[in-house]
This record gives sequence, C-alpha cells and structure tokens, in this order.
Amino acid sequence: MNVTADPEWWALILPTAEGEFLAHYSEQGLCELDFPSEIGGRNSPAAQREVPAQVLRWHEFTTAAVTSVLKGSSPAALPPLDLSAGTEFQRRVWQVLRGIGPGRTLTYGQVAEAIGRPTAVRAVGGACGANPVPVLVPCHRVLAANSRLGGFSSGQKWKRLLLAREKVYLLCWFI
DNA sequence: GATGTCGACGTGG
DNA sequence: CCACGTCGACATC
Repeated sequence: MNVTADPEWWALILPTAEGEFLAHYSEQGLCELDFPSEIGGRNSPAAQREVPAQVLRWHEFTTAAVTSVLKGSSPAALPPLDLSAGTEFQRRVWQVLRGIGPGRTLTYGQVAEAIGRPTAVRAVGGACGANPVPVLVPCHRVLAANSRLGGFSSGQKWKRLLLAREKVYLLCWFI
C-alpha cells in the first residue's frame, strides 16, 4: 500500500514551569523533544490534522515524565520512545544513558567503555548531541572528565538546571 | 604545574 | 575533507 503524503508524526506543546517544550510523535512513540525557546514559532500545532487518541495518551505520559525530571525525581512511566532514526552506535549510547538514574552521572569515557568502545570517547559526545529525546534520555547526566560540565547542544544552562534539580554538584562549584 | 599538540572515533555537511 | 557536547598521553617550558 502507498504511504500518504502527510508526514507520519504529530507535534504537541508540552507546558512546564520552565516553558513550553515541543514533543514530536511518530506512529511508534515519542521521537523528538525540543527545549523551550528552540521552538521559535515553527510548526504551529494548531495547523495539524487530528491527533489520534493514542498519541494524546502518550503525551500525558511524556508531560508527567518531563515534569518529574524537572523536579529532580524519577519518572513513574515513560511513553514508548521511537529512537529508530539513530544509528546502531547511537542507540547503544542512548541505551546506556537510559540506565543512569537521577542524581547519578557518568563521564563520556565511562559511556564509551560501557558500550565496549573505550577509545570512541569523542564519538560518544557526538551521539549524546544527536539524542532526539533529551531530558527523558538523560544525556545531561554525562559529564566531561574531572567532573567538569562538558557541552550541551541545547545550551549549558539547561544542563546545569537539570543537574541542579537532581542535586548534582559539579566540582568547580566548590572552588 | 600550566599549557600545547596529537591521535583515536562516528556522523553529517 | 572538516568539525564536533572528549580523553589521555606526552612534550616543553
């Protein structure tokens, strides 16, 4: 059967105390999460065709989960995640990230070891940056060596905020 | 100690 | 080619 001309995804606003995130869903689940201020007025959700009940249900899980993480606690449940856009390597990295609980951190090097590619440290950084579902796939819990913050594609202030909510204190804060 | 350079790695432009 | 959300080793002051 032919695919339709319509893109098979929906974008829904996700309001939080920190602003409006934008959540994208495919038919398989949550496939992208954008921080507030990245939105910049694109994709007015009002212009979309009807959103299936299934997606609305997922969105409630996403909203609750994101709200939880922003408060520094562990989400009770996640919506299904559609990470199929990632490469094999990236998905292995993201899988490791999903195992890092709130308030815990790993370094890029430790993640590289965890996937059995101890020298691919920089590539791990790339995979973290390519993570389509930040916050829920907690790439903010990966720090540079010596407990330094490291980078964050969506802006270091978000990384700092998320870590602060989880009561992770960076070494440099005490110097 | 404090800096600087280099090679390793996967991915996208 | 190059540029990245890096790291550790080594060189040289």
